[in-house]
Amino acid sequence: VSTITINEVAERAGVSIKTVSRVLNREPNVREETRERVLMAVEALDYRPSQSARSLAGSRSFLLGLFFDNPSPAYVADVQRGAVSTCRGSGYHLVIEPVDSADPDLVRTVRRAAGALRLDGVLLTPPVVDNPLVLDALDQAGTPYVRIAPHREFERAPWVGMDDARAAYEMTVHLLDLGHVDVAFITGPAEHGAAHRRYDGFLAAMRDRGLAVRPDRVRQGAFSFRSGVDCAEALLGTADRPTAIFAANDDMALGVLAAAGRMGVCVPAELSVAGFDDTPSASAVWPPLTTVRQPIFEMAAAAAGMILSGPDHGRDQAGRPTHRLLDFRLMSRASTAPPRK
Amino acid sequence: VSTITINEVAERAGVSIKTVSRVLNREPNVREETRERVLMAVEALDYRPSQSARSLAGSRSFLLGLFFDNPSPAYVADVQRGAVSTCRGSGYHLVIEPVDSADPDLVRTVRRAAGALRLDGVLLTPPVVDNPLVLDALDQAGTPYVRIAPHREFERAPWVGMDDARAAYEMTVHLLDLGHVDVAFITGPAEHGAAHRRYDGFLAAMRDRGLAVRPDRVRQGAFSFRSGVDCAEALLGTADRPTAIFAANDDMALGVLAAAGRMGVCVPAELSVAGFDDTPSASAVWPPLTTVRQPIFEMAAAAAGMILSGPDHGRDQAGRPTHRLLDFRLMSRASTAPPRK
DNA sequence: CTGAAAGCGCTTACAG
DNA sequence: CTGAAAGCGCTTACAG
Repeated sequence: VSTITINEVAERAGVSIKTVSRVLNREPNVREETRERVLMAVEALDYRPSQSARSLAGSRSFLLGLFFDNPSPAYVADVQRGAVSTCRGSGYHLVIEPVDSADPDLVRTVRRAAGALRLDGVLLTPPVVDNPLVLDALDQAGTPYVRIAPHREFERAPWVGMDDARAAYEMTVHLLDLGHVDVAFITGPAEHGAAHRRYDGFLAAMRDRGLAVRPDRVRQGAFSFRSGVDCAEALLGTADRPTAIFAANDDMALGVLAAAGRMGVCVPAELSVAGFDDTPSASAVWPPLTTVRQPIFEMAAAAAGMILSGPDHGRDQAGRPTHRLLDFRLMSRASTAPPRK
Repeated sequence: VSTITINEVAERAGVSIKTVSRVLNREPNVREETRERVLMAVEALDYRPSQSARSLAGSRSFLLGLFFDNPSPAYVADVQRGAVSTCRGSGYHLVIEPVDSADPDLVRTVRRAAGALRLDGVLLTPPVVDNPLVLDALDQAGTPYVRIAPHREFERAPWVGMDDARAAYEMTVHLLDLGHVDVAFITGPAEHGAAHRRYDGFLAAMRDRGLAVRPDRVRQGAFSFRSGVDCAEALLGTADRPTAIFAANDDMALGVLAAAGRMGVCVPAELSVAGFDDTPSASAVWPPLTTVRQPIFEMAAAAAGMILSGPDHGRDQAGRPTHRLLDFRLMSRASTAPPRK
């Protein structure tokens, strides 16, 4: 069963291969009747053009690359589904490149993929989205890229993101509306821009409601389950404890839940707990966690769309990168409730 | 910055492009001194061969496809990392194709990827690994594939898996060794072969220890958190309740944990709970879940290796598919303990 | 609206 | 051990 080429199709349709090419690429200036004849031949022969031939001749690979080193599989899965959903519409495919930010060969991996594969574009997710070495390598290779939820150098390239500060603000308001006054906050690692913005949102909401934030109510976490446990133990270890804890991500909030369980502090009757991210675990635990759902699928789909739509790859006519903010959603669940009187 | 081709490299090294090709493809019969000269030119020019040109001329794409519709992001992430780790060693890249088994266009998606991309091989994970339509499409396209943890038609194609029955057997023994006698089991959906094999392992261990399995101690679950909750409520709703529950996957075990928490049944003091899979949530909850870790990364790496190693793609000289069983690991954590006297 | 020619950057099959 | 030629299956640039 030798493979069908454009020549067979052209012959069967009684046209030149150039005309077949025109039809397949939806180029204008093909007589409708000719078009149909070609399409029938394509159908009859079950012809599928060779990507490598198209790539070589057209110097585009029909491949998008996704670089990621995000520790959350759920986050990555959503990004992938979002990116693929856009790719499918344009005959593109998604090549994944799991990387390790600590790997000294990171830049080489990026250059190999961008260079050898001739990727038509690259999607970047946190935290690798902020790695300057990677951005440099991509810039140097001339590979267009769109950043998903970047935290630094916002003017450097096109990106899609969400408003972390606003989401944290609304989550805080949610707790205050329940009647909480003494709310503790567990921050994320200093190098994560998102951690800062979430903390800012928390502070702004407290201030707007005229509530003071006690310094001992703010704890420095590391975005890990373990650090959530540690911070919670410090916060809950005395009789004078907060009635609510807002952790800057779900993993830490799950740690708070675990620590509370072990210390016999009942959630939500004695303590409300809120997280951020809406990981699968967030709804798998008891009580299910009130948290913020990021529009991850949508961000990835939009990012892929920016690359695929038009020759400007997410830049305006002047070549300046464009940006898009997408909506988050507050997931109110059983881990938050009014404080016990 | 026009792109560097094999011609530039050949010229700089003072050889023909064929010799450059030989060196890059590690073909024999190149004088050592020539080889070094070529390598130096490659280095100096920062040359990276065009995949599409190699593909077109050599009729291999250097692309492996991964088809999946597994609902567990953690599982998928491990599969991806495993497959990529093997790919990297051979200059291959991984194209992902998230699919939907219920999608009527499923076969078209498969054919498009296998046909247009000319994938050199495909990796399949549960449950799509058992979809006969997909297997048919791949067979018809002539694309070699390796199945990861298949549950049906074992002789149809090469596969990599683990011994579910044996793992469930050992988990049951773990519970019995702790002193449990009255152990309940929550099975998975009937169409999942793994669910059957795990149940068989449980039964075998009970039988080997001379313990009877009460019919009302076996509940039909659906591999979902929700079904775990429901089964647990039925099992724990009366005074006469089991001292241990072994769920056929983690999601259901997490449901058991949640139900127990809500019903005031203390784990592990009053109830031991065991799962299967070692999802991230398993170690994120309190108490952390005793479970079975599947060698997912290793299975995927081995599966990719079967495709990439040699021209036989996981088949022996006679063309018969080969199989590999990898080792699992029992993760003993705090959700299991001796029963209260 | 359609086509003949050239060429994308490699590998294959052959020669020597 | 090395190379000249042909060709992989398309698209580009140009003609008409």
